[in-house]
Amino acid sequence: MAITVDDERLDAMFAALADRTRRDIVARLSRGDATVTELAAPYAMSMQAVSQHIGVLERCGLVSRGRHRQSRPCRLEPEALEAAVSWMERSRRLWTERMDRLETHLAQLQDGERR
Amino acid sequence: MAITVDDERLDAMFAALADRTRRDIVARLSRGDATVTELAAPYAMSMQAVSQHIGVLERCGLVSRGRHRQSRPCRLEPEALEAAVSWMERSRRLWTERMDRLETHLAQLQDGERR
DNA sequence: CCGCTGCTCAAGTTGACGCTTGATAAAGCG
DNA sequence: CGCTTTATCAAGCGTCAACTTGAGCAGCGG
Repeated sequence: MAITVDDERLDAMFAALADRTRRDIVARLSRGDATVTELAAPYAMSMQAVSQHIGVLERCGLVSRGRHRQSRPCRLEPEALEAAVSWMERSRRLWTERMDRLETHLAQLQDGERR
Repeated sequence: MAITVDDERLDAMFAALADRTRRDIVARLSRGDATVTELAAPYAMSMQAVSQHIGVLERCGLVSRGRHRQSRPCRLEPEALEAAVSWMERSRRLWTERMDRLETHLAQLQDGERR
């Protein structure tokens, strides 16, 4: 089933975004590509740790790493966010549709009473 | 700083949605309110576990629990999704804006060459 | 009042995660 | 060729999250 695959993708995506260091990395990459050392600079943690964070983002498809001389430039892949966004909007849509149906139903009931 | 508060909220939100059981619960609640026992029925785990999952969803503002007789009806609070959705769309917007600037820049360069 | 249902609380286990340090690789530079 | 830079791999450690079981509590029904 495609549903299960999607589930795994969403698991990885949301889990990746559940860490503020990784969200910060994504935010900074949305401003432009950067190397691991550049990305690691602001944080009070080792470059290895940052590299691991980037690995998580890469595994869920949010970031891709290239090669240029000794450095590995990181680039954001924003289409990957679609999966997560569309999941959320589906839930929201279903809920509002349900509320709309409920409203029209109540309106009909009131109509019936009035007659 | 408001940024930090938002960060905590996003931490909780994304972490909550990183579990497929919880996403499933959200999806089912988007179709209509339900009690804990009803929500727990489809899963091969104890009701306590499901109650804990609902607790996670409640703590990040996605779900609210009321009281009716012995049961605790759960309701989705879809506005809470806004925080997460808008974070994602901000990243995506920044990235596409950057790409647009890059394109126009390249176009200008080509213009210069052509003359 | 007693027992049942619906649910939460508390404690314990197990596995995963975030980060560390140390070792390794690969590409420039003296 | 050694030395530095840039980055990954690997092992270990502490913490947290997802379950479990067992107990406790509030409403309802005999």
